[in-house]
Amino acid sequence: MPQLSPINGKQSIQETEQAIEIESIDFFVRMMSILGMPRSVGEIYGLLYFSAVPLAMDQIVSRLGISIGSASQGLKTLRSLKAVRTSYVTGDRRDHYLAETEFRRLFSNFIKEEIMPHMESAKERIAKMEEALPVQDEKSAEFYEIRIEKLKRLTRAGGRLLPALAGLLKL
Amino acid sequence: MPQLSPINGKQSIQETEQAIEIESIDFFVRMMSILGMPRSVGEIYGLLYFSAVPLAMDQIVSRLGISIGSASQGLKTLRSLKAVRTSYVTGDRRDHYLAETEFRRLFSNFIKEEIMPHMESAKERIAKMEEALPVQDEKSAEFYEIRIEKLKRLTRAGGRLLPALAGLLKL
DNA sequence: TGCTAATTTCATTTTTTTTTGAAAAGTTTG
DNA sequence: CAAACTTTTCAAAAAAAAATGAAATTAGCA
Repeated sequence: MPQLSPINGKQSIQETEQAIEIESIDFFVRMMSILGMPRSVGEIYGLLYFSAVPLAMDQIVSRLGISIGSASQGLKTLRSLKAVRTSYVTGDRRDHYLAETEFRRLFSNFIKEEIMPHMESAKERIAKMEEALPVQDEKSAEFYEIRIEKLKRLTRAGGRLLPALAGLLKL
Repeated sequence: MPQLSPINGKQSIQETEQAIEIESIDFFVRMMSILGMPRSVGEIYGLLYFSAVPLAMDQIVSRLGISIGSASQGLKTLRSLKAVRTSYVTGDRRDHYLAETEFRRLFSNFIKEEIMPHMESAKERIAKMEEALPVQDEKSAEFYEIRIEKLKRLTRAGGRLLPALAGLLKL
């Protein structure tokens, strides 16, 4: 559970802002973890998603109670996914971060950066399997051929389908 | 790297069978790990994928050099994904396992079992966020509304798209 | 039914991943 | 250009995930 810095009295605007932040952080921590991203990455994105103003790294650090190192690494990851971008704040030399909220683009980026490289190397490894194919009696050769063919179809279909996916995501 | 039991002489049928097994295990270990599955699950599926005959658990254990416990848990996972099925071998009381090789069905199962539950709980959490929405000045209310709306669209689109995905996978 | 082999379960150990914290590197500005 | 601030890097610690191994359970057979 995320733990944000405490605030004074009763039902205040700050409190409800805090409440939605907590929900958002929780939400994105889970979402990101489905995609295999560490907790801190989800926390940072969750915080930024409902922030009306861009936040500097040390603000993120103190709101989330994570280390500077985690924040730096998490932001690096988010930048590489183009899930956050920096925005200038005049009179402040720190970088300020803003969540990118167009999920279609984020999704498309994720597929291109994180999934497609695996598809490529999969193709190479299937080629290696073919080289290693046992040459023996006809019937057993056929068995192996069929299995290999299925793998080839899978990677072919994946290679076409995955990049097209973002286009289907009518948000 | 998977390590299979060694076999005698030079370039033999057993050797090439072993070679393709190693490639297959390696391949599926990586594929499965993209899907967040533990190594052992990939190893087992990889071994079964190129096995012409159904294998009993202790055969899997000795070929892969993993523990009985791992094999049991891995097979449980694979069964729940319907990625393997048991087949009867007469005169042998052990369960024998066969890889399910229709990737379209496997994929569809994976989405239904592993992804959709998250989508459902995401919807619930978004509802909770709406309750927690800060009620304040118009402009800031609009900001929050827009962010919430984007999340709703995302889960709606995901809920429709993901189950339809397997259908698009023309293998 | 009782015996034995096969499988599952689960506390413990091992491995892997993530976070931390502090030092190094890089930036800005007076 | 140097002092102060910001960010990155990375070895070590902490946390999380997976594998092990042995006890418990289940199922097949005589």
